[in-house]
Amino acid sequence: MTVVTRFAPSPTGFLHIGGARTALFNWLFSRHHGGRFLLRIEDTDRARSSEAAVRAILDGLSWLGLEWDGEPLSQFSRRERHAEVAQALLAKGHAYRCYCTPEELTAMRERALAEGRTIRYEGTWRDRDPGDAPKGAPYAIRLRAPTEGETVVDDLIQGQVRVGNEQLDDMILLRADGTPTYMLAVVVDDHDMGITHVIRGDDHLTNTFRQRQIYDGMGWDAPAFAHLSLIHGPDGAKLSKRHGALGVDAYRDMGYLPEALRNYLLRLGWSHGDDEIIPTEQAIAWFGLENVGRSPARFDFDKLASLNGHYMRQADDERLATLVMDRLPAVLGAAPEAGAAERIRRGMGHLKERAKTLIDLAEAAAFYARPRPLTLNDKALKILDEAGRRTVTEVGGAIAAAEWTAEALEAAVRGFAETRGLKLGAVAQPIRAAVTGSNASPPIFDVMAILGREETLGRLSDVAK
RNA sequence: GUCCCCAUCGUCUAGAGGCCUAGGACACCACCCUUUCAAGGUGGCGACACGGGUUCGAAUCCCGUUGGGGACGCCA
Repeated sequence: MTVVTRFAPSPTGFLHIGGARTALFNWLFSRHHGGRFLLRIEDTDRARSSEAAVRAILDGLSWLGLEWDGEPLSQFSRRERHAEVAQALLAKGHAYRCYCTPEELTAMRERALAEGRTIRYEGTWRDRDPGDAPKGAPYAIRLRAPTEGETVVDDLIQGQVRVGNEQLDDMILLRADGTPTYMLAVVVDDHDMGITHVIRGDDHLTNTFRQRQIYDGMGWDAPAFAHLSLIHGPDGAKLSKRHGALGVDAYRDMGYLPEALRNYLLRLGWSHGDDEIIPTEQAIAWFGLENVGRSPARFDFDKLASLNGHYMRQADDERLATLVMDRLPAVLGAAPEAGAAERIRRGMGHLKERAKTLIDLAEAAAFYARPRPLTLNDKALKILDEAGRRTVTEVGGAIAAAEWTAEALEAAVRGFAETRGLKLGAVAQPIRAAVTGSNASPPIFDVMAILGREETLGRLSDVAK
């Protein structure tokens, strides 16, 4: 049997991090089994769905590298099929017409609440003669759920979960306006799409019991279910939009690489012994539902950053240079100097060693793109005191005629320091401050080599005494 | 309120009854390396929520308590 999974977001906003993990696990599972990974947009709620949100979700998935098979399916486009199934259920006697008005239902809920009873549909029309209904009155179709016994779900992650049927009321399948509810639509679509494994958030676990009853009513085999525990915020609270849940685009903007986010998300709830660095190819080879944990996890930016640092060090210099150039105008507040792209490309090997995000990287690279004279930060200013400036002046003269390579420059500066009885650091730091405007930078001789003779000497003379 | 799920260092986790004096990673601290900052290396700090069982033996199994989360819509 070919494995078919799906990711089924509702287009009411961006692709948030929890959804991204759900999508990742579905994708990984299908790829591991050589199966298919489908996309379905749950847009039956027309009022809350938007094209822009669909776009944002698709973009988010693409950026994350989770390519889906085939075209995304619009759930709304299948509304007639959903209605057809509701009618079939009606014909089989597994559903019935309910003429209650929304007002009556609200009243019913409030009464239950006031009396401290469980909020459930009381089954007003379950066994009532439809002939009692006012002529031409609108009606919804409800599932005639079993009232005795229990409904059992064998969840691949949560294990066997069961609930007494008396807990479940008769849910609406088809609204009075003829549109399907989510409960009906998911079941019909998952069935028709041939989904073999439904991997989704834990918040759907209790829904599964009711969906199970629809499968049973239609005599369909239900897919296997696997419910992922939710991701919480750093404070342990639910990661909701109100609590600052972010779309994957926000993570991109914060300078994280998609492969780092994939690795991070993978380890949130899934493990393979003590392994931490798990590139995607390896993840596909290893992934399985047996190793998914059951407890909820909190989101930890520090760990993401650490992983991101790792993947940046592995990343191709050319690619990183391009990403940095994209961000540079914002960092500089101006267009980069001519030649900046080339310098940054050449300096990337050392730059990427010392950054955790692309934001760090762009900031660290900025000195390659700034115009003279450089603005010095506080630490650089402190290094370039009276003595520091004198050192810079003298060393400028000492290296002016040197061969312009990192090795030759280092030899020249070391020689200079030795003749003055200075430690290398006492010379290198003032140079660094003058050349980069900062107290911290990639190895200074490499920086000088990349900057070139003219620019380097110019920057030195800008602060010279 | 009712039902469902969860519970190992601050965080992510390993752990399938003896291999556990509970391992790894992130973060933090110290040291080493070093032209700075990183990276890297070494070491340190740090957890089985609580209470009962079961068992020769429990982080692992059972029950309860507590705590956290989720679901109870003509939303998805």
